[in-house]
Amino acid sequence: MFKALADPTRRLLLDTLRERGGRTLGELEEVVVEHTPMTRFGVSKHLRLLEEANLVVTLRSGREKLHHLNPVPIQQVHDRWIDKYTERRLTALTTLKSQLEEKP
Amino acid sequence: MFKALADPTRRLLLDTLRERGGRTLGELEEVVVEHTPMTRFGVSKHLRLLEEANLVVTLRSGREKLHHLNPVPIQQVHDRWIDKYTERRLTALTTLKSQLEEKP
DNA sequence: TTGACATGTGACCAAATGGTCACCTAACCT
DNA sequence: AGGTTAGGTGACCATTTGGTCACATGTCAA
Repeated sequence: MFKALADPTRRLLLDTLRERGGRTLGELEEVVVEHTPMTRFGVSKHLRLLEEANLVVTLRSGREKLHHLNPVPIQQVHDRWIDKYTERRLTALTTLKSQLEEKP
Repeated sequence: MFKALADPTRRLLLDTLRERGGRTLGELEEVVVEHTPMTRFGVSKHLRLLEEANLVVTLRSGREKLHHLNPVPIQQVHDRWIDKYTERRLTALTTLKSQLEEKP
């Protein structure tokens, strides 16, 4: 799941699907090719990884395969390392760092 | 930044630093070695990646280097793909998928 | 049924990544 | 000064990953 997020092409696919879901492989290939040179097969492989990571949900309709973004795993990543008090602690740390290091 | 999250050892380091910050390389090495066989050098490399990804902030104190978790980039990942209406849309999609595919 | 269209699979190659080691610098403590 | 401790660097190797291609499957439409 984390590895699925680690590739720029896959993040582009997620961005595209966030904008509008229900796209076919062909449509997604067009979008990717605008940004980087890649064949249909490459896009297909990336989509399979995103599916396995449960970041993309698919729905077959005849010979077409419609892809949709699944935001739940990303929410889980967020919840793993963020709590509502963390941001305040970070601010305190930054201040401390400045105080301790700005004297050469 | 995304690649930094793609490795289990680095996620373990983030988890450890979330629990308590201000740890030295030596402390972190101990924690990692409990879970997986790795030398100090391996841990050091992973920490460097986390620093470059801005997921870990360091603070030198004498010959020690204290590591802290920086949650801001993770917050940004969350904000990139999640909006407050997305969750509801996902529920609708799941229902649709069931309706359309559960007839063989 | 015949052909065109949308997608999937397995083999294969080049490049990036994870990990270790030998060696090095710098700080603390008698 | 000398020894010990904390950490860093560059070379190197094994494995994984990104990408393509030849080929195969299944679906629509005439």
